[in-house]
Amino acid sequence: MAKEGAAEQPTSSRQPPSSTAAADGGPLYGQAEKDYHHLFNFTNNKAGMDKVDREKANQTIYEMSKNSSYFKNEQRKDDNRKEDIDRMKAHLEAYRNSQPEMRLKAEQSVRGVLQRLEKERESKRGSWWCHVDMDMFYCAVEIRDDPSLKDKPVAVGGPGMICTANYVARRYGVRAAMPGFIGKKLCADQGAELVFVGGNMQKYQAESMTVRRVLSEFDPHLKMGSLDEAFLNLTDYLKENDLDSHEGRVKVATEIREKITEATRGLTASAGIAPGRMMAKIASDFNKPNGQTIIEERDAAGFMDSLSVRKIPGVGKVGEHKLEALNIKTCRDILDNAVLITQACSDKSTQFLLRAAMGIDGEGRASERKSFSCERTFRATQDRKFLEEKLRDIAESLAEDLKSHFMRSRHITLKVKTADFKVKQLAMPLSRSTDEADDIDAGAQRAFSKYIDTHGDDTKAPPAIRLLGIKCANLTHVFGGTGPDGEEREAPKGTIDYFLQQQQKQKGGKGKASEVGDISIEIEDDEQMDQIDQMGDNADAPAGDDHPGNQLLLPDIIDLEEWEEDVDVNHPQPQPPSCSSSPCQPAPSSASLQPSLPLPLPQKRQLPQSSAAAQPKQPAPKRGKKGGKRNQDAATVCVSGPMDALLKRMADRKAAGGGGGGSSAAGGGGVDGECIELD
DNA sequence: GGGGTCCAGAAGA
DNA sequence: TTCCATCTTCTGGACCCC
Ligand SMILES: Cc1cn([C@H]2C[C@H](O)[C@@H](COP(=O)(O)OP(=O)(O)OP(=O)(O)O)O2)c(=O)[nH]c1=O
Ligand SMILES: [Mg+2]
Repeated sequence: MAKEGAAEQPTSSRQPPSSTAAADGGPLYGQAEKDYHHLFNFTNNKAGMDKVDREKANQTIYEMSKNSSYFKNEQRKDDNRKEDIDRMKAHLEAYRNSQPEMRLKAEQSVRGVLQRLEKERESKRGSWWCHVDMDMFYCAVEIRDDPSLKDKPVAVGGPGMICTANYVARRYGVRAAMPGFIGKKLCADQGAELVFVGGNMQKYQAESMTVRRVLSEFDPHLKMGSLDEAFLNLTDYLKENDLDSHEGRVKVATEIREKITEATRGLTASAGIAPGRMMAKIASDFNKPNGQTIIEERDAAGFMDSLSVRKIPGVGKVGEHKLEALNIKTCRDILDNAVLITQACSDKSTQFLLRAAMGIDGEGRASERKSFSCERTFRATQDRKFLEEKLRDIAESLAEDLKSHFMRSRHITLKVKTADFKVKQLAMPLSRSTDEADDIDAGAQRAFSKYIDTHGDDTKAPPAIRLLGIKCANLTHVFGGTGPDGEEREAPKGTIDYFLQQQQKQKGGKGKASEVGDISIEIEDDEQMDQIDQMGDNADAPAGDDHPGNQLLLPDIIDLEEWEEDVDVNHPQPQPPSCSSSPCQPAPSSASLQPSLPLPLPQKRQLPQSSAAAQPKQPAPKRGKKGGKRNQDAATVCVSGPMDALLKRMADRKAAGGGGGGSSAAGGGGVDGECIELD
């Protein structure tokens, strides 16, 4: 056990400085927890669970789960994780037995890192953040609109899945992401009847806008983290209004919450104010529901110290257990065992954990949306026809979604979940950007064929499938129209986007699209101009493009014809030539209901249906970026946010080279398959 | 040693 | 009787082609 002299702790009152009642918040792990409980996602103590008889609820959940395919799959995954942890432990043991000089060096290095972080924290003093989070959001809206539900246990969702539940239901152990039939049983066992309410995203979106409007008064640049939460930088507001004191902060938090409740006709919110985004977020959860917590600078370190690592946004169920295997349970433990972490985790994970444990914020999230996806669950089936039709439906829905956001995609990914709950993804780059259902469908079908080919053969039938999904990435904005919020789309000067947009305005041609994202290359010489000029012209063969062997060749577009066909009342096209003055109104997407605040990419979400719908005949952790930042989607990885590196790293340190790992079909674009030219 | 893509998996609302 | 969502982002490692 490496006991490191972490950065000296500023004398800390270990007491969380809340302004209302204090929750016990202790992890209460250990004791006789059966060793399957950790498989459930809802055993942690979140808001509203304090009084639940956890043992009993777990027992019920287990009884209802143990024989399901779902549970078996969870066990399989858990077994894999256990192996990873074993390997990690073995590796750490090796470190402990390594040369003393080596360990000394590691320890010194860590001391340096911690000191640097301490300095960074000092340098960031004086800025104040507030995190606001609506209480049981979807449910609160439903209950407000039907007061008869008020004292009953209510869940938004259905027998298949619960999105969220009110606090009455939570007392029985009902939680978000819990299947409805289990929630029902949990209540029934205690003589209560859980009421399901099917959600209504439009309503939640509208309420979200209302909340946003209220909050923008305190920080016009606020960032919405989702429909029901927001981050505000209160530094200026506090200074300007002479409220830069503890009392001032209490007052502001109170005012914010009151105004929200008033504007939403009764919805309540919880708020946290702290000298950092992450701490503010943790604080807002501290006195939920309808409560608030203020963390003063002098209390920050002490507050973090006592926190369970699980409270760090980005450390989830798996991360918690990995750390637990290192005997690290609290943020203080992270700092005290920084050397262990350094040894076991990737640089990125280490950095993330150390910073988080000290209450230092990481980088924010990417602001541009990177993908659109749609997926559907149904009764597992092998019926190819049915599956293909399903895929078609999904493609259509996605195309509509893209169009309404004036986006096009050049890369799609098919997602397949089999009856045993195993998930598989297949990438399919396209030869050009598209927002047409036919194109998306073609790509998805192609990928699906590949899936069938590789997962079933002459001897063996392909497995039954319970979910199909498509993700559209590598997005491109179509300029020249208006966005869903009614704003005209205009690219920033000096970017390719801007260049293309101007060009389009001049030519009056069909709206070209350019890469979305942070690509902003200065246009300086003719050569570049030429290159750019070609970018939009997908006329040329994609030969030089991505992976010639695994790319779907889409039929080329003939501008004029397409233009005429596309002009359709229901789907006003964004790219009318020279429509720079924005004559076209956006499709009446659910997004444009409220005023003009540029809303943060409201996602069109399908709420869980009553269990298996159709029949055969559906994690801020601010990671730092290392050298090369990743562009577009590129999907993700590794088990567990920051943490898993631990295991992974150990894993192959040992079993180096081997084809081990998960992917049976190796990575790199090499997948073969002839391109099909559609027409 | 770069770049790049592909994929599994974690996380959070 | 059965019965476990949907959408989004991010990380890391495997593989590829230089
Ligand atoms: C956690 C979670 C939330 N949601 C939706 C429903 C929630 O109302 C909404 C906000 O999520 P949360 O803020 O996590 O939960 P909540 O607002 O319902 O309850 P509270 O904050 O009081 O603990 O996001 C899901 O659809 N699936 C999920 O797994
Ligand atoms: Mg909430």
